[in-house]
Amino acid sequence: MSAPVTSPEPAPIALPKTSESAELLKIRHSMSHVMAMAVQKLFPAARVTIGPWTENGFYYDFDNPDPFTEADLKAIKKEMGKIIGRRLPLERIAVTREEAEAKIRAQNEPYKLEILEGLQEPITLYTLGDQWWDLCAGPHVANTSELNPKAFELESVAGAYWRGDETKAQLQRIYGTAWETAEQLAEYQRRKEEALRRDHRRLGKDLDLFSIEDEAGAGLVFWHPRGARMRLLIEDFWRQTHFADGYELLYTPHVADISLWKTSGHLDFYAESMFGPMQVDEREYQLRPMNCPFHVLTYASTLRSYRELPIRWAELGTVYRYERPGVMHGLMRVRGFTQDDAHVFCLPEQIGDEILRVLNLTETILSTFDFKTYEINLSTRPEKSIGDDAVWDLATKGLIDALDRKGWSYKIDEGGGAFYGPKIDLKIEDAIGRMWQCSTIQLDFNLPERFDLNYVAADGSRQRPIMIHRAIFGSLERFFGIMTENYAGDFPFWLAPEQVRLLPVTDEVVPYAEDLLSRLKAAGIRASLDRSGDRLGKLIRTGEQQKIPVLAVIGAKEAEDHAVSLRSRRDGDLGSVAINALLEAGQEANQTRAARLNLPAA
RNA sequence: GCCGGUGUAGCUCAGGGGUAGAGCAACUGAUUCGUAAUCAGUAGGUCGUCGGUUCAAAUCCGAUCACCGGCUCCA
Repeated sequence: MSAPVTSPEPAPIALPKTSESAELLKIRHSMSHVMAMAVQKLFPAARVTIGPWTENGFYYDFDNPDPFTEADLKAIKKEMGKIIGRRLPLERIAVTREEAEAKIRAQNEPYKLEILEGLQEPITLYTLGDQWWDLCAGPHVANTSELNPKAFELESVAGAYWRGDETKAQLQRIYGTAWETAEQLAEYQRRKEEALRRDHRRLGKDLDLFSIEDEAGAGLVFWHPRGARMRLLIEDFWRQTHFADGYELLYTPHVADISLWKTSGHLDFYAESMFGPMQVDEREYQLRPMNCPFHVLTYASTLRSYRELPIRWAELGTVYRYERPGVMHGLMRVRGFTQDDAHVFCLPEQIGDEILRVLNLTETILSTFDFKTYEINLSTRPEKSIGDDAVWDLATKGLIDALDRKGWSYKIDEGGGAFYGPKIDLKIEDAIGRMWQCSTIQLDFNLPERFDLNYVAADGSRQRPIMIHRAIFGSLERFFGIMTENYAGDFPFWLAPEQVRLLPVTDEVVPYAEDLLSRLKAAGIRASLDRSGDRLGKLIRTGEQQKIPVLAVIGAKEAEDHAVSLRSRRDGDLGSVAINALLEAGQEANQTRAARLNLPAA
């Protein structure tokens, strides 16, 4: 065995976020001023509004009679380069409200005037040379010579509303990115390309996992055989862990009489997210946007005793929600999706234990997909809410108690809960550092009340149960998209739709390969045989492009030895492996949900 | 829904009022080959959809649908 020849690892280029670097914050903030100055030079009619930094750059919103084009961006960038080259000083000046107002009026900047009205003294502005200034709290670099003209780029132009309010003026937002060095900029652009390479819409098409069909409508997902096989594996795993954790599973209808949604209250506050009702016979039916009322009805179908509690019911419940045109996005935002929904009905004193169970189950499930870093938010009682103080107090303490026992740190979003109960949200971090919210645990004091749920307590009285909603994946579609991007389509062995592909070197060995194929399938290993007749190099290339975890080369030698020559996508050449060893390793990997084959040492 | 952009073969894209183009993929044949592309041939499209202008529309105009980047919203 020879040691691989490696060139020395290049030092990784760190890309600090604005919130992590005071220097970058100043650079980006100043860059937005330079851009605004450039825009107003080239487009004198443009009115300025706000121009903050973002985590990787900056933007500035303008009110301009015409939208900016790509060509405009080029011209603006060029003008910015000139401004930077003039080494203009940026100076902070404290002014009185009256002075500021006079200056703004002189320049006819209505948005700035509106901003000024909301400001407390002291009011500051920043100059940029003697030609341009902006109402701004800073901080900024002292001189444009501190900005690197080779380390910024204007990225895109987009519509945005004044103050984020869609009833207000439509503005033109120009996004840019800025760094200390050209190398950082290049690295940032490389990472953007990496995100593009991982895009689940791209991978879903390339790997033939799913599609969204124009004819059927936006936001409706077609799972192709490969994607469906993966979804089934995910669902099987999910069911297994739920049964093991004391859940029972339900199946409930996708439509129901609209009165159900009147009782639940959804018609009052959720109607605009619902598909319209449909008339059937003499009744109106509603496609469901949520599963909860169905579980509630199931609970209410008979008289419950305190001895039955906690009741844990889960369902892979498909729901339909009306999303406005233009908001759909691959699998991440769709109109029909399946929630891994569960509801726990319990006694007040069981809250802490039940939440802890959910946290443990969440960790078990998410870590199986290699999501091991979480960010947790606890949201407490908002001002407008129902239920009495004692219940809220008990419930919130239950959530905190469970998080503490789990040993997870969390942030508290004071008053961020729903009107009907406090909640825990969990975000997962993917392989390229993006955070995604999937899991949520939500206490609900509202639905039990509305549906008059109760149980018979030890003393014979009727009591109201506590209801916990929870989802771990959130939506299977969305989770599938996130997971696909996390793995960049390079799925672990247990989850890959096609695990092993047999590559015959010549036609002579095809019968042997056929026999091996049926043995692999009988062992529950998802295998195929490439019958294209292409040369080995081409077969390997195709297999690698389709991201098949294990390629098994079969030539005369292998047929003779009852072996295969394995090539692992993750580990490279694994050499010759006996068929029995492959069968065993494949079965074991499937049982243990392993990322790779564990082969006996040769 | 709003702002901007884009819809041409399965995929990536070129063309731009007058007979629809390439590469890859597919299919067929030859080759029987050892770790990321063998060679040759064949087939494939009412140019997203509907309407208008024109002798003539894939091309110009309008509407509509979908997608892309954002805004708003959100699992």
